[in-house]
Amino acid sequence: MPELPEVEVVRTGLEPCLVGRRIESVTCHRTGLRYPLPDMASLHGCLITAVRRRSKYLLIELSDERVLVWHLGMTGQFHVLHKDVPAGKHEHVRINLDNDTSLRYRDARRFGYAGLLAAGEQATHPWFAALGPEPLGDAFDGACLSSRCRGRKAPIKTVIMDAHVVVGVGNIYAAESLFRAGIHPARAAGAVSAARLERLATCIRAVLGEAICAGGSTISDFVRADGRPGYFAHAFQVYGRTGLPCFVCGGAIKRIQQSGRSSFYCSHCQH
DNA sequence: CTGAAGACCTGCCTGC
DNA sequence: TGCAGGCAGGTCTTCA
Repeated sequence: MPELPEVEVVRTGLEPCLVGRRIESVTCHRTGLRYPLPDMASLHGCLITAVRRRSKYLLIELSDERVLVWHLGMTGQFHVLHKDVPAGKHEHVRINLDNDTSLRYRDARRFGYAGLLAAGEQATHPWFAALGPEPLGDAFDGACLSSRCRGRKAPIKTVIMDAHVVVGVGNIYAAESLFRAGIHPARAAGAVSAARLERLATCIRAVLGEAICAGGSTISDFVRADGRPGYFAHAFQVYGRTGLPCFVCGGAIKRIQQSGRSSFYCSHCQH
């Protein structure tokens, strides 16, 4: 289910387990996930030098300057386990390291995907070239959001979920951010005032930051690299709370469909 | 061009 | 108990 906070939590969990380790072998239990897997055998002998993140992509950097890029899709999980632990259900890839552990990739729905990029290729690769700013970085603020909402008739919720506008805001955190900012999810993005977009940008940053601190949100199957769950789901104000009372005004939380996805909001608190 | 909807794949929950 | 139907995190592609 990962949105940006979940991917960041996975990254911080993997970093100490992977950096400085050498890859001894790779086992793939299938040839592709959403797309065909890259040449995983070529990872043999590589040293892992860093584990970074851009948007919802995990970037595993290698000593030969290549980068193993991995997107978790909706149900992808990484675990670092002892090499003798047998493959679990839906384990598709296993990367054996030089300390008797192995990195396992599990993904029930197989919406995840991976790529192996050469040095310098990342900036121009289609997965990265058109991405908007990181929501927690310096480049994202109210002015940035305003400029990208100007003239747009699409609902504000679909605009903040558009990775060309800002990366990492998925269905859950879009709903939570809009609630906190008091903005109705169906309002046309171009019709939201600059002052309210400023507030929304602040709320997006706050919600994502708090979610990372809480270890992400565990909806159904998100777990961290060490198998522990995240705790941010306990802090949801609107997501998944259809019919339950709003914590602010007591009114019933509503659910609508937008672009085929569920949106949750309080009609009294959000306009 | 913009925005909406469909496709990808599996598991889980609900209701009959 | 069994089964059909609806629903789910993300992104890319297609269609109007």
